[in-house]
Amino acid sequence: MSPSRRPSREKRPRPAVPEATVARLPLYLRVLTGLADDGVETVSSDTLAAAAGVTSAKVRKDLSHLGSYGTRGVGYDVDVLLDRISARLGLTEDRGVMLVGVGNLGHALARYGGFPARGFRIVALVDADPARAGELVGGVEIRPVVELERLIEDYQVTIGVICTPAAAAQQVCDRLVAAGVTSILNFAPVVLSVPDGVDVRKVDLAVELQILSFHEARKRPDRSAEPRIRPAAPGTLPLEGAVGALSPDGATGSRPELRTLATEGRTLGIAPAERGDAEPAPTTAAGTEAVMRLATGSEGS
Amino acid sequence: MSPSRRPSREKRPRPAVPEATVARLPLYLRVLTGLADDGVETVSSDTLAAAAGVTSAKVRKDLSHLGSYGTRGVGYDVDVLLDRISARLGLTEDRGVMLVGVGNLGHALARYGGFPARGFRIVALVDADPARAGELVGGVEIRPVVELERLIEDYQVTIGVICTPAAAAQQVCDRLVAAGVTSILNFAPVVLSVPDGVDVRKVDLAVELQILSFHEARKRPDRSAEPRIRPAAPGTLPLEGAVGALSPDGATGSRPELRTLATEGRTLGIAPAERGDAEPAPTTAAGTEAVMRLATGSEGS
DNA sequence: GACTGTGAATCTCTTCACAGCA
DNA sequence: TGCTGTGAAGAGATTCACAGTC
Repeated sequence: MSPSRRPSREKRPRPAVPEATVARLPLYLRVLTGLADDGVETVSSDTLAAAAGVTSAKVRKDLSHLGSYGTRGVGYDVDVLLDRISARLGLTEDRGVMLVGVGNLGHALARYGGFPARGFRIVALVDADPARAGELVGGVEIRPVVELERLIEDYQVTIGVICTPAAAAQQVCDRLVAAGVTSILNFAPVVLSVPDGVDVRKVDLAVELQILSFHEARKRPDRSAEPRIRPAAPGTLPLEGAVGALSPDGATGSRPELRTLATEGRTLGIAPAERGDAEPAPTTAAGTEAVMRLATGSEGS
Repeated sequence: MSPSRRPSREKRPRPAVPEATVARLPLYLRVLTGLADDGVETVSSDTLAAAAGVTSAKVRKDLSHLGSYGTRGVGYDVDVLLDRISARLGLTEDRGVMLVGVGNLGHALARYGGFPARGFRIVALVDADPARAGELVGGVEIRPVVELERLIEDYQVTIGVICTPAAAAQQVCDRLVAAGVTSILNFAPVVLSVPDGVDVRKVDLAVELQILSFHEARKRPDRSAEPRIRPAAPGTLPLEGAVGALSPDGATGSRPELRTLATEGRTLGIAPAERGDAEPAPTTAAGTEAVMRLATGSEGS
């Protein structure tokens, strides 16, 4: 078969919304929902742009991909846009989501109350630890992993969220896919391999922090090199080098004129979580070798 | 100094690593760490690419931005790359991170044991609910929000993670910035406005799901409209095209030939999660109202 | 006058393909 | 021969700027 990946087949029946636009639609949707709640009936691309933190040109171009739903000289009808965007995102029929791995993070996600309102419902929770079966989290009962296939079938799940330790992720992914899931949100620190037709999005908090760190490094060349001006410190800061008094000028960072709506870094990311209690140092801590060591969970299936 | 932001102004002192590359460096870092652990000493761009789920051309171009650390005909020295990438990401000096809003998500993040290994340490936890002060999470004590400024000063925090409800996010952000934080990871569903020089990255799980939903919608036009053809077949996949049931062997799902390494949706990711005990419920659960409400933190001041 | 929709210019990222070196 | 490093081509995404419509 044609090995083409995402862009589906080999034809392009629809105008095809650019990926970059797709990534912003949820943002507009959120803003529009807020506006609708406030009773606002129309918005201009400028207003919407400001609220979403993007440029108005982007908003207009993005929306034009959905069709011409605006009125020149006036703006866009909030309800119409909400409708069109929701439709395009496929949120009209709420999709069932299965979450695998109810650890720290999985637990937090399962309890996140914002999903239903955003069009999703976690209909099934699965965990490898049989002892947890029966436990209720966010109103949904945790089921043993053996029931994974049956649950997907029963609830017609098409989206799976993997919150398992890295070691179990690929295996879980395989089962999800084999059972019919075609979209996966992966929180495990591994690159999942999936057959064509299956979409995977990855979220990694540590990566987000590292990207921020990169920019930090540019802003403050190297604090550890400078002499630390730290007198006696209260807390138990286990910090080693660090410290380089930054200009405490800071002042009140509330000056609209001075700020720019934070341009979305790139996309998402979200969270990780690790075992239960005091997480001991990573196993092979021995090595004095620097920086990394993926503290991927433990546990297999 | 010139307040130029990211794309710098009119000068370009450094070769400047492209943003897209910066976003992938953490990914390479993770793979390399794994290789180093396995005792591997050199990698070719092909191998690294496969493990990271990107193309080899990308790997080469990305790495070339860090300098020429490879050897033609041989490959790259794993340790050298680890060193160079860590340095470029500013991970050599571990940065203190403050997390604000210890609700569901914040709790999960605070307990995530993978950060230290990735170069970060949560040195301070702050929550608006004074009743929680003193509580230990992941080995760090929760402090009342009034101490935010002092803690940032004491621990020389430069990166802040916001896990508060949407309503409190901007306020918290302002305080973080005023106190000297220059990088923020925002989990609240709002667009934060910050002054120039401050970087913000946003993470929104619902958005990730919505993006997946968009692709789902393309794959399966509209289930609710069609009559469900659900017989009762076990391994039946309701998929239209694609996905030839992979061996449900579940074994070590590793069949490169049949799969494609999941192309990163956009950013990267990581994040495992493991068990943990029951978490306290977020305080303000009340509102049934619409769309947002980051169920994370517990109330904003 | 206000604001959308969109071609064209620009910029960024990716992919190609190959010269050059071990 | 094997693999890096990179110029050049190609693909996307963003920005510009303005014609078109209410």
